[in-house]
Amino acid sequence: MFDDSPKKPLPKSVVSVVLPLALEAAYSYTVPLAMALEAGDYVNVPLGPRLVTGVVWEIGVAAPAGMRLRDVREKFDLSPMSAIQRKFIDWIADYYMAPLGMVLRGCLRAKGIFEPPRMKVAYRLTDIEPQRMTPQRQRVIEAARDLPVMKARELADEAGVGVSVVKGLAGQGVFEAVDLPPFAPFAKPDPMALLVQLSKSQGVAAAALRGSVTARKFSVTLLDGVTGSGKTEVYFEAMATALVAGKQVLLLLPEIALTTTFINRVEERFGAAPAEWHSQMRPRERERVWRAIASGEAKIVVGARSALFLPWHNLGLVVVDEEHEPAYKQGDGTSYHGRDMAVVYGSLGNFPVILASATPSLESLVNVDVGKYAHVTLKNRHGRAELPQIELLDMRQIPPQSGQWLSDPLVDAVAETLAAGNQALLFLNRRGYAPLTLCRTCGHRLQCDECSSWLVEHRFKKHLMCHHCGHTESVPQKCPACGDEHSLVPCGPGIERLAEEAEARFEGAKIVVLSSDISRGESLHEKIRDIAQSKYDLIIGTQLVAKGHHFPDLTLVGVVDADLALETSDPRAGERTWQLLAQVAGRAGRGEKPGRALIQTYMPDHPLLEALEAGDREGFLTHEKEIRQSAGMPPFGQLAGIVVSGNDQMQTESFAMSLARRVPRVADILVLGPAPAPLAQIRGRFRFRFLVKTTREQDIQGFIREWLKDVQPKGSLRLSVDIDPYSFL
DNA sequence: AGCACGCCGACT
DNA sequence: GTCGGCGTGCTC
Repeated sequence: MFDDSPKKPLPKSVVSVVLPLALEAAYSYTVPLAMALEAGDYVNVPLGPRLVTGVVWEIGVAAPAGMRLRDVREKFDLSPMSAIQRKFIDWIADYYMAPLGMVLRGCLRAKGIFEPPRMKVAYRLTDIEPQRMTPQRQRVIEAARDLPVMKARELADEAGVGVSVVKGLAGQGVFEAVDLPPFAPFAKPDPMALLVQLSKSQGVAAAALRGSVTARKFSVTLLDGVTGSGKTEVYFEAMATALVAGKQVLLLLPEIALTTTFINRVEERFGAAPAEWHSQMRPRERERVWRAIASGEAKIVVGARSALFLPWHNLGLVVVDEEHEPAYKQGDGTSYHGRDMAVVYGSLGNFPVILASATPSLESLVNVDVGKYAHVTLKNRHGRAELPQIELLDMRQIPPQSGQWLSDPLVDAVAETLAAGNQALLFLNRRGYAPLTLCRTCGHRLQCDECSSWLVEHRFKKHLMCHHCGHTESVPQKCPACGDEHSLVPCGPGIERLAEEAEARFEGAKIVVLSSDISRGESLHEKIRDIAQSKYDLIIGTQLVAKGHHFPDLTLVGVVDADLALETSDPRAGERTWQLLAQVAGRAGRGEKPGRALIQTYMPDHPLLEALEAGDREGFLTHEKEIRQSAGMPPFGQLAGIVVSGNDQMQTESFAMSLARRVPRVADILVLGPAPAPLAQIRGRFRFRFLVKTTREQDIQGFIREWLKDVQPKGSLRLSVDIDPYSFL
């Protein structure tokens, strides 16, 4: 052996760096001698031909054998990612079996955070006189005397001149440039800004929640209050307590459609607009919020589940509103459950978590039963409001005419309600005009080419749409199968078709249709505000209307088809139906006037519907818990879904079969499948699914890792694992 | 995620 | 004969 280098190089220290890419593990890099790094530092490192920004995960690691390591290139002047956040990311990657890098990626979703913030330049008047005075210059100088420091553009507009006048004066030294912070600061919330008169039961609940905050340690409290009981005011008190203690607070919501409403409520209560966080924000605003959270300037965030991944440094309370909502689990990237991850974060960060709902999830109620979660209840509606009276309408006795969906008693009730000057709501959880279009001549059904699902006609938008891949096409004039003209007929109701029926039946009524695809963002918020101000008489909507809105003049809710959600094979279908119906019924009678809910069903003897009519929540829950427990379903057992997909059906199926042959035999762990996934084809890819079912005690991830450890999907084949699946798709 | 490398269709 | 389609694989 010989050493051909002039002198022996000093051994450099090695760090592991996680990159926001689909990589399972951290990569190792050497640290230049002049660079000091600690875990959590944001760094640029070379990766192949380019530089990538990542996070130092561990320092002083052993260099991997037989590999030439490259140097860390640059360290960013940002406060390092907290140890809690790194533990949180590790936890999620491990639990959900997701690449560490992809979880980190969710934490860096703000463009521009790694560039130095661009200061905005503003101009301030000095003592220097301009060499020559002009009328324009005079106006600018006079305007500047009365105004605070402003940007050139604003100053010029104010004086009614061009920007060049301001710039010219600045060149002569009449104005001096000053740096303004690049982002508008977040106003500090005042815990005492609005003192709310709480009812006696609200006061008791608020005291319990405040206690969980002052304890300054991890706890989970389920705030379980009937619809309209004023839960929001109660958890606002806990938020106020956390703010007094100097902590940051996160309010999680399941839907971005709700954020605007809650931002307004938070602003009213705390006298300052909170930060907002969700996927549809503009890049500039994302950067502003990310930086303000990292610096600790922003104290309250109202946002979607991805707000858990903001660079919190002093998070002291997370409130998960509508904690039962399955939307908390819908996965764009990694499929994680926002509510469950809030609880994990609370335990890692040792702070309290509040889960709020009028219809808590069975998971949370069982955690109350076993003593893991505290339980705070609000049994009565706020003020004089009473819970709505619920009645089932037996559609077998009173079938509507063909092509119509509203029974006579429901029509009469709506008519009476409108005549009395009150509002009514018709709920149908189906977007579009009709869920299926069928050829009368040959029986052909219009189906998505890429997915195994029907094309849904959207008459307002004049097209057919696949609700799984978003594909749209125009409505054909003739049947694509037999070529017959005018033979295509819509089958079944969607809310657009229901609106058509309502327009014919309730002449002159002001009708509004609410669904996620008709109205996005602002226009939806405006519609909801207009409903609250009684600018509409009749509201027709999908599940969107079931969520947290307060419509004081709404006294009647009609559920057009209660049986829809019960017909799926999802083990949570019963729970989901209960929650949806209880929530939508709960929109009625929230003001001074009493409300009622009429529920159309062909199964009035179904135990769930009977319990709903009787207001027997405990009875339903006991029944539902028994079903789940005897079937070993969550929360009494664990599930994981494993989907194999590929472009070629045969190849995908034989890959799935090869996986089936290597399932390890472990007591108490059952692997079902492979079966064609409930949606056997999505976007042209064929899908087969396994379901892993086991007890709470088993290590389901360990089992799956062992099973799939040597499996390398080739070609277009993909393997995806979904821990605690919700939608069984 | 990028970016290079690779193997099959319509062109100067 | 090539240009380029994107499918596949690698990056400390």
